[in-house]
Amino acid sequence: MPRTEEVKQRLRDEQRAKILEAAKRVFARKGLTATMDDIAAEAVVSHGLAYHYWASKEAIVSELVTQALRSPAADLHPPLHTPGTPGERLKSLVRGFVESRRHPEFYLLLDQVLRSPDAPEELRTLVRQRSKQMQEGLRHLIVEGQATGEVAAGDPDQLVRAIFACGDGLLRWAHHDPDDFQEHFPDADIFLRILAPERTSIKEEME
Amino acid sequence: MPRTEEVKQRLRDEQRAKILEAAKRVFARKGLTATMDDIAAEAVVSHGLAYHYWASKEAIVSELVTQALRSPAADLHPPLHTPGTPGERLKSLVRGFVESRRHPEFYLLLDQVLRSPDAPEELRTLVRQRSKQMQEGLRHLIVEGQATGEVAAGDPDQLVRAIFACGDGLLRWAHHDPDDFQEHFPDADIFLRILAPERTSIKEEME
Amino acid sequence: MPRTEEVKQRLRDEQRAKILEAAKRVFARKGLTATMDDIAAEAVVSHGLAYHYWASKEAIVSELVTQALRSPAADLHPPLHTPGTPGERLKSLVRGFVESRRHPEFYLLLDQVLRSPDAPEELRTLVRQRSKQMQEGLRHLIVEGQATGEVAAGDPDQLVRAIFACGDGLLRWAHHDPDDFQEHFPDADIFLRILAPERTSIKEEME
Amino acid sequence: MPRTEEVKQRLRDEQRAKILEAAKRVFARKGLTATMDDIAAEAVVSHGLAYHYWASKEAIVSELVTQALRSPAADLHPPLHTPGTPGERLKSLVRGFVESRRHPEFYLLLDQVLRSPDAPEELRTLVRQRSKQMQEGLRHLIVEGQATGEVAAGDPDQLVRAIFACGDGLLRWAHHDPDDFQEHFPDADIFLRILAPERTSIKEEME
DNA sequence: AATGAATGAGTGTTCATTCAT
DNA sequence: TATGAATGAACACTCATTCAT
Repeated sequence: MPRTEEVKQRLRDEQRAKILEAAKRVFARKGLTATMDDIAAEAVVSHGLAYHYWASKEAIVSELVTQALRSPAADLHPPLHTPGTPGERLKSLVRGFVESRRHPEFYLLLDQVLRSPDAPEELRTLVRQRSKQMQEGLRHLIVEGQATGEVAAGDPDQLVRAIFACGDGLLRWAHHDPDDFQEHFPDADIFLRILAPERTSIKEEME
Repeated sequence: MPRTEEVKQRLRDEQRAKILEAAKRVFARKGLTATMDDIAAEAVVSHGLAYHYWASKEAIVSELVTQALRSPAADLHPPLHTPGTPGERLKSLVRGFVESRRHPEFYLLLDQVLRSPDAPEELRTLVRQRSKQMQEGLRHLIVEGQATGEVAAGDPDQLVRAIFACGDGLLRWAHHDPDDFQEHFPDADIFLRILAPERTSIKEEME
Repeated sequence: MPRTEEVKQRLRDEQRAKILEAAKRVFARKGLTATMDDIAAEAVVSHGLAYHYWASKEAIVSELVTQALRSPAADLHPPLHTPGTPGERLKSLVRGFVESRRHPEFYLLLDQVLRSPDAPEELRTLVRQRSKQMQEGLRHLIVEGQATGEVAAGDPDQLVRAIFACGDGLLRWAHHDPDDFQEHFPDADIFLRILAPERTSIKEEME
Repeated sequence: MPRTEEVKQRLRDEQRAKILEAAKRVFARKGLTATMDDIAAEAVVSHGLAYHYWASKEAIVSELVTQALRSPAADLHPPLHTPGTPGERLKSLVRGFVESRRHPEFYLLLDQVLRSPDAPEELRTLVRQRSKQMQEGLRHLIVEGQATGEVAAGDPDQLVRAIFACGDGLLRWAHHDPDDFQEHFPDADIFLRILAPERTSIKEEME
């Protein structure tokens, strides 16, 4: 009866996942100070069960952070190592970001970890590093884009920060007021204007 | 010599202000869950003293929110009722915002009140209303700007949200990593490109 | 074997009862200002456990008051709706009271709730009403007794108050100095003399 | 200018007395857990001033207890060493007691000290001793009265306790509900029936 | 003499965590 | 596996007490 084992394992995994998803939602909603009881209530289990799967609340956060850092939204490869001009790759990066507004929970979690001075330093470092990496990836793309003329001239560091800040704000607002943002979420194009080079007039072009 | 009374009153006011400022910083750093001991430690007083000046932690938050809503950064009059074209007024509004990055604490406080499901509903309503007002003011300006051609065409609601989100993200980042953002804070111009109409070429203009 | 559930429930009820009894004793001894730690120590549990069973200290007081008002000592039916002459019923009422000296805790609790200006108004009202009811019941009995000549003539309100005050004092003393009062607790007869009509002499009777 | 000193001293004494009276009222109303601020508010002074006159809250309680033990209501001499039959002296003792209902604060204070396990042991002992003395004085009177036939036969200890309990209850009720008890306070006669010997009929007397 | 700013121990309550079942 | 009873550290708030003015 090796099936039994498999079934058990599957049930086990499902429970873990259920609690983890509940934790993700609750943290997004209430911040890292959400209680174990909040999580258990959201998952409709007893808080004791969470301790069956994880050693502590911090361990749950840690696993969620790890998941978040592995999720496609936090993945640098596509935009960086995809064929196409820098401008095209920036476009698809921003579009991906705009799309991730449908599941902002991971983003909010990383944000909370980064900004809670009381979060475990190890996790904060992890998130900080990833954030830095993404900034650098974006910066690289921008510099390339400036070379091809697809991106506005100017301090690339400022452009990176502008893009990041804008994305940050959008995801947070999208989570906080989903109805409002469902309707009026800015198109990726609006967003991309931050990077848009000035449309040179024919006259200027000719000079 | 009624000076004595005056001096006492001044000392009193200074202490109040000292604690209030400490609370502002601590809330910005740790969120509304910062403890009274956090605040007291930041102000280098005992927590008991805070209760000499305020009835509760909530009263401190409340006073800070009231201050924040009165602060120039949250004031709609200048941008809305100033002479100049809509585009010029938008520019000065955004510049004011960019400038307020030097004191992002108030902004963060309002943000936290708005996003903490446990914050007193009365305060949340207050902040929500103000936020709505600002969005509407900005929307008005944008619609006007679209009429004069100073602002890009498109759904004004999306533009409002893009601007707000961007500002939100920038202030939060500026607070979280002041050194980084001191150096590379995006110019207002970058920011304003979100609203920028496409520079029409002479040729198009002529058509 | 659904026994397990039953056993658990029983243990749970026992713990609740244990803490409740401890609270009753401690309140009787120290007043309503007795601390949660006092209660927990008396019950030999942690204070946290009390919060597992009740939402607050007030909830414990409230449950105790409810119990007290349901207890036989606070029940008016027997004396009021029992067969017998008013004098006989008064006698049994007073005897019941004298008997309740063995468990004066409930009485003391009600007394404390009634006299603590800080006790929850809802409870105070409840106790006050019951107190009034008992006075009225007793008054009724006294008036009846005066009609039959079993009770001394005079203002029935004064008699009621005299009886109540006497009972109040006796229970409080019995609780405070149990040894002393075990030995010398006044017989119901002594008590009842307050109501006793003067034994008319034969001579007077003849007149 | 020795007048100045005198005036100062008088003012000083008045302040002391004012605070002390305030404390007496507040303790009677709220119990020994009344705060220094309660007292100061009742006396319309700052709490700091109380510390100018006494070293601690306990010192105030202590002085009040001392006063109470010196007050005529707590004085045994008149009833014990006055001319008259025991019955007459008992009557005047009870009448004095009934009269003291107009100022029950002292009585309540002594009661509270006696019953608060946290009150300073020294004070409790003092009050306990006095209470014992009064019981013994009363007992003596009762035994004498039994000898003269002015007091009912029976265990004198029970009679003492009945009288004390009754007085205790009456003073407490008189303080708690002054309006009610102003009107319906039992006459001393009712009270004294506890001690009343059965009116023997002439016939019995003759036997 | 008088005030009230300032402190810190103590109280009601919450919550992460452990553990027996 | 799953529950929830049980614990104790931490937090908001109170209050006796000290002390500078």
